[in-house]
Amino acid sequence: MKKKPPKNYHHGDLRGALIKAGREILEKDGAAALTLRACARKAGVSHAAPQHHFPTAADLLAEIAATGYEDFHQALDDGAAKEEAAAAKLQAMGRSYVTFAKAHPAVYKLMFGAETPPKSEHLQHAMSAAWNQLTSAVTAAYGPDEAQLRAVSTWSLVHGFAMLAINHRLPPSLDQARALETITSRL
Amino acid sequence: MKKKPPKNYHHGDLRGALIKAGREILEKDGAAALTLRACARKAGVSHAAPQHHFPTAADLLAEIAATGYEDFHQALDDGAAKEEAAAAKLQAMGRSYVTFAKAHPAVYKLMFGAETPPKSEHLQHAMSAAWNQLTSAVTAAYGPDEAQLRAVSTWSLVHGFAMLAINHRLPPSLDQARALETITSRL
DNA sequence: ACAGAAATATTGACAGTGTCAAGATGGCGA
DNA sequence: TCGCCATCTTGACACTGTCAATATTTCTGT
Repeated sequence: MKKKPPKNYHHGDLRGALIKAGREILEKDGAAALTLRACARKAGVSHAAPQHHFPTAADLLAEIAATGYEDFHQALDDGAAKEEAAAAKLQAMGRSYVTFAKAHPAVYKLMFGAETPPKSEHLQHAMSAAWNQLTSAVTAAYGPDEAQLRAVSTWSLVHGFAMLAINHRLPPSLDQARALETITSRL
Repeated sequence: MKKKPPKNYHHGDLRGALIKAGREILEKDGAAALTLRACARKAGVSHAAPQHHFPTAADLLAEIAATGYEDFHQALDDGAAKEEAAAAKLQAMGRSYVTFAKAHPAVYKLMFGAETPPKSEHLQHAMSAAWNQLTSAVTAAYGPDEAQLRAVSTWSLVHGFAMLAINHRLPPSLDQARALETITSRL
């Protein structure tokens, strides 16, 4: 009977509440509003309470990003499940990828930005899970030959398009839906 | 006696000095250190002086990003100039693109992030210039047919790889130089 | 069962930030 | 020459993240 996860203390589950609050703030008001004190307010605790659960603000961001990766992973799986053939699965994943990024731009940017500590265990795990997911799909579609290089190309193409789109770096005249079709057809 | 900084109450070119200072801070200490007050200190003026040249902090960031686009444009031109054939020029641009992003990650992220006001005239111009540069190279290499869609694919691929690389989202086991070759060969 | 230990939360402080409002300064045209 | 006015300074305000000290609740050993 050593220690168990802090579940029944003062707040109950402040750690989880802070992550959830942060996620909601991020979705609703964007990255600029995502603040330690704002999370604390939303969770109904004092401004320094998070300190005991997240040594620094970046640690909370990392945890929020990790939950983003989990949703992301699920979205890609759901997309792939709609298709039968392996190549079609990969393309469907590409579409789901961009759809997710456009639906949750702030979370997506946090996930793929570098303002998060690379030490986070949870984040590291979520990242490599997403990576394995892609590599598996690539291998299923095209065989194990140079799978890593192919996976990097695939990821780069889709990630680049998603980033350019959500950061408004694509020409306004571009038909993004058609561009997405062109891109996924190249996977 | 040297306590007499030549009473430049009026700086002369504070606007330009602030942009330059910001660029240097960005290159040397990263985005987190890029602060209005830090730029003012580096330019030797008081903390509120920038107010008259940049209504808000984001306006200064936009101007710094615009200078980044200018260097970027030049780097791509220099890369392309080393090759003769149009297709080889395009691939050389791709290599220069990634090289620039890796050499100036903070500036690059600022250029392609969305934390900058889309109203900036200078920034808008620099962005569309870069876009035209790419579209021209694509057209020269593959003809005007669907040039825009092809340009978007090209940009997405290279931008995605650059972003993943500088944000440490690529597997450590990956040979990035080889991956870059694979990617440019797909342009 | 109960006191002490450990975990959790609060309060208050500090340095740093962007922005605003008022005043000081000095270049430049009438 | 004189006065305008863009420019710069000073000072303030409401924020932010982080730290230290204190208070409060839960856990644990006996």
